[in-house]
Amino acid sequence: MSEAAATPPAPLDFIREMIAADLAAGRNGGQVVTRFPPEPNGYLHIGHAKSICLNFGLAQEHAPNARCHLRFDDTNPTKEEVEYVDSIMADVKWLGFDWGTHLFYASDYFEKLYQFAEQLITKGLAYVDDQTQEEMRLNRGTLTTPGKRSVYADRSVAENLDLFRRMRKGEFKEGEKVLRAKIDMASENMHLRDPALYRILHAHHHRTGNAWCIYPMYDYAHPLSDALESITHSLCTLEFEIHRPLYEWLISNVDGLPGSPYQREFARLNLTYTVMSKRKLLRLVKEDLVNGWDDPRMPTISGLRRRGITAAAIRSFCKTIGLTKFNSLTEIALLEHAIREDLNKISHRAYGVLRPIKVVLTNYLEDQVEHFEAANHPEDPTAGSRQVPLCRELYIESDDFMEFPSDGFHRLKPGGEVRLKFAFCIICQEVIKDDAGNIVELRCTYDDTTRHGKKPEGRTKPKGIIHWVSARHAIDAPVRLYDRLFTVETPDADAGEDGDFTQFLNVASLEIIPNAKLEPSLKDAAPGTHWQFERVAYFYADPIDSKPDAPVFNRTVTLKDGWVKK
RNA sequence: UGCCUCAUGGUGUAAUGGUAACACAGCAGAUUCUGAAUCUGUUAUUCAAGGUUCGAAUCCUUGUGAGGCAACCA
Repeated sequence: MSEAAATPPAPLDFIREMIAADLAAGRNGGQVVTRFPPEPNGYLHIGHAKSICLNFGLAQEHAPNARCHLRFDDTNPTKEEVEYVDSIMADVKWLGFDWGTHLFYASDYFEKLYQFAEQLITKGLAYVDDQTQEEMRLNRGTLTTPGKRSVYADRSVAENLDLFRRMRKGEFKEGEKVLRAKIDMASENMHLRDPALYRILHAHHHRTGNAWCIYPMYDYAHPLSDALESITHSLCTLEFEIHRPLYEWLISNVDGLPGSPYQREFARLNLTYTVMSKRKLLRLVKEDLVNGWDDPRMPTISGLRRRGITAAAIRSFCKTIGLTKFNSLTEIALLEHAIREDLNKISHRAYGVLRPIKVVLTNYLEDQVEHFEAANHPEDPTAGSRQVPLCRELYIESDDFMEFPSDGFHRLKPGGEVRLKFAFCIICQEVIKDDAGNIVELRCTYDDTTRHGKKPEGRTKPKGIIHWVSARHAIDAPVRLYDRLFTVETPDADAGEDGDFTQFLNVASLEIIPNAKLEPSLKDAAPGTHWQFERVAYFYADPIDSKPDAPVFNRTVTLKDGWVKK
């Protein structure tokens, strides 16, 4: 029996169900065409990853009769920059998706969009309005009262055409005139109260330069761009739900469109202990509250990547969270699970001691050095092994020793015994302190009969197994310990309307250990490689700050810690 | 104050009128040269009230709660 027959098909989310129904009904000639349409005004974050996995995922699932376009929604030149275009393309690729030849820009359609606007004017469905922004706002009415149509709404087609052409020519100042759709000033949907289609912006555009001084609004450009690309399913987040009637109005009132897409909305991703809006992320960067867009604490794709989170983990996470219209708040633990699951498979193990205590093996020869074989991966023999040196003086993790152990602590304690993993067992004979009472050294004896996992003769085998690093051979390396950026689950909500979310910034979100003691093999850790420091956490050799023979490590995520102090 | 959308364990989702299930988190145990991983077990769920029906998480009504909407932003 084939595997496909044995496993029940994964349940479809409401979007995939809709698409399946379209396909079953023979719509769109059996094609599925989606698009990921970011505005290049910031860096992509994990919320975008959800949309990317959906749109590009759909294209993969329905291959070969499907594709996903990458389209830059660059209709507001005052906010957009090439830097963002470049980073977005890099991030989508890194996530493992490929738009092939289907790279587009809304700005590529400016001429066509302009012609469609003239068409709407000719049909009497659009007019040039001279009202000020303030007048327009006043005449729009409120949520409970209808609006009043502009006194300019009755201009003739010829006059509108003339005015619109002169808008394009640059005869007017910004704000002087605007092109509006003529729909319904009394609509319960504010977006249908004669929405603006074009505004005057004497601004330089990152792609069209100074060719244009009128720019289409999102609500106008988006549906028509979708149609021009023969998009079949235009998927966006819930806040655009209210825009849908306008989307449909444009699609049905403009003639000569090659496609007739429809829009559906899903809930955006919210994650605990972070913020997701571009505006807030921009603020963190601009005010130097983090170290740039790719700060490993940021929820940006570039930040996650630099933290050491893999594309596979992000894709798996996006699969787990599903797709609904429910405005949810996902626990960061779900992401961490996906990260650990992937990193556990791919990371080689090594020893790193973050907060060292010196251990002296009093019965070990002063000059002696020996090497112990250590497996690179406990569940993957093909990962091979390495030789880890050991000498009389070692470092162990300060957490692994307790002078006055609490119940259930089975690491090293005075008079107690632990195993040095892959080496032998040691017993703590003496605790040396300085004048201030700080522990400076542990004097231990080792048991030569306990090599290679053998249990001590005539005794029960110690429960504690700890990692260690030879003092003489250890390398020093900077290690950055990252933690959640905020101290509360919902910094935006807790700050409230007028509050400042930055008050909840976690001051301990970054701790730098300048000189962690690492096993010597880690000296060769290539930038951009993933490691598990056994019993500590997953780390990533920073691809930017690491130098040859001088790696710098970022903590990606800690290991789960099943030991609860009693 | 009007309209639109949504509501299933602590969290995220499934069940498409017919036994409320899965993952994460939690807890307990087994196992372990990582207190990890793995394996086993386990706690805990249909917003409320009515109605339709042999039967409702699902359909209807009302209520409650949450989110969205009045840029020449996207």
